Amino acid sequence: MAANSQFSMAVHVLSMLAASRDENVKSDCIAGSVNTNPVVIRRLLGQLAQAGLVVSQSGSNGGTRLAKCPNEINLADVYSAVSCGEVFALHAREPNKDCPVGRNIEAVLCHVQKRIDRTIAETLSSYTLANIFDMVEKGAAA
Amino acid sequence: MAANSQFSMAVHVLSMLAASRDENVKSDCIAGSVNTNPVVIRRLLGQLAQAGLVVSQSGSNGGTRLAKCPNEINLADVYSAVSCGEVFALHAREPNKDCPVGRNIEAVLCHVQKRIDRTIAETLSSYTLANIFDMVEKGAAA
DNA sequence: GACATTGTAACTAATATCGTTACAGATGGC
DNA sequence: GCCATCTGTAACGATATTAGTTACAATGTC
Repeated sequence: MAANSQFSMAVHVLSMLAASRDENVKSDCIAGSVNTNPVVIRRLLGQLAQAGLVVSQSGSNGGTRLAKCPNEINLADVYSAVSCGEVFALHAREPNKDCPVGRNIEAVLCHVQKRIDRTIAETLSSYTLANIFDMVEKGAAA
Repeated sequence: MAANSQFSMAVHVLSMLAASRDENVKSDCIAGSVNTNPVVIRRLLGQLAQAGLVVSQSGSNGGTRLAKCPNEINLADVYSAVSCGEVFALHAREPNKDCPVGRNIEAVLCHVQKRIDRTIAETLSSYTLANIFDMVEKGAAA
């Protein structure tokens, strides 16, 4: 249970909210579709709310709905909202600074990492929630 | 100790091998620079050997060296050699197929995931080991 | 044959993610 | 005002992954 499925869950959740535009959806209902516990959903919704993608209401008739139109939300927003870790981690233990390679490798890797993060953000930002919801409705990806 | 630093280690290791071109390097020596245990290095070298990036020799005077020139190895090769997990995981538990969204979301996410994998591979393949070693020698990234 | 080195299995420790229970706080209907 | 319903969040446990470590067989050099 190590890999991070928060992004997948987030896209799933947002698609459901997109399906019930302007109507509060309860965490119980979402949990039923994602097949998990409502608390897991509420935790996730908290992150999405902080990022300004959704708004929640407590109380009776409470629930959550999108804070923007589906075409104003792109997957890069979602990705950064759930703060997935980096694609690869830098060294766990600091390399040996007495070695010419050990001394400089971290800076180089850091540079590569930033480059990749940018690439991913660019790719993800080409998908809006509206696009995704379209694909989901049509039933096929591709 | 959760994030995957194998890619970082692999690049570090390969840079060291590039520095000692055509000369066997011992896992002990590499471990000294990476600041970890020789066994961890040998495990990693095993993966790199399977991918045809390095060759190892046992016995006295054994060790490991590059199997190709540094400019014939790119970071996409390295990335796939150490088989880092995907950038994001698909759903841990299967979504509810009775929900229109749950039924189709996985295919859509799978599509997005493949797209990202391709993007990452493209970006990484623009760096050769020779490039990386150059940066390491110059001391600065940028 | 002695010795150095790799390859690999087995175990431990640390950590992250997810699921679950529990409960306080908010909100609306009556 | 009271109650049912919902969110927000804390606390805990189960599970999985990663890395570090020890141990030892297999391999190759001298």
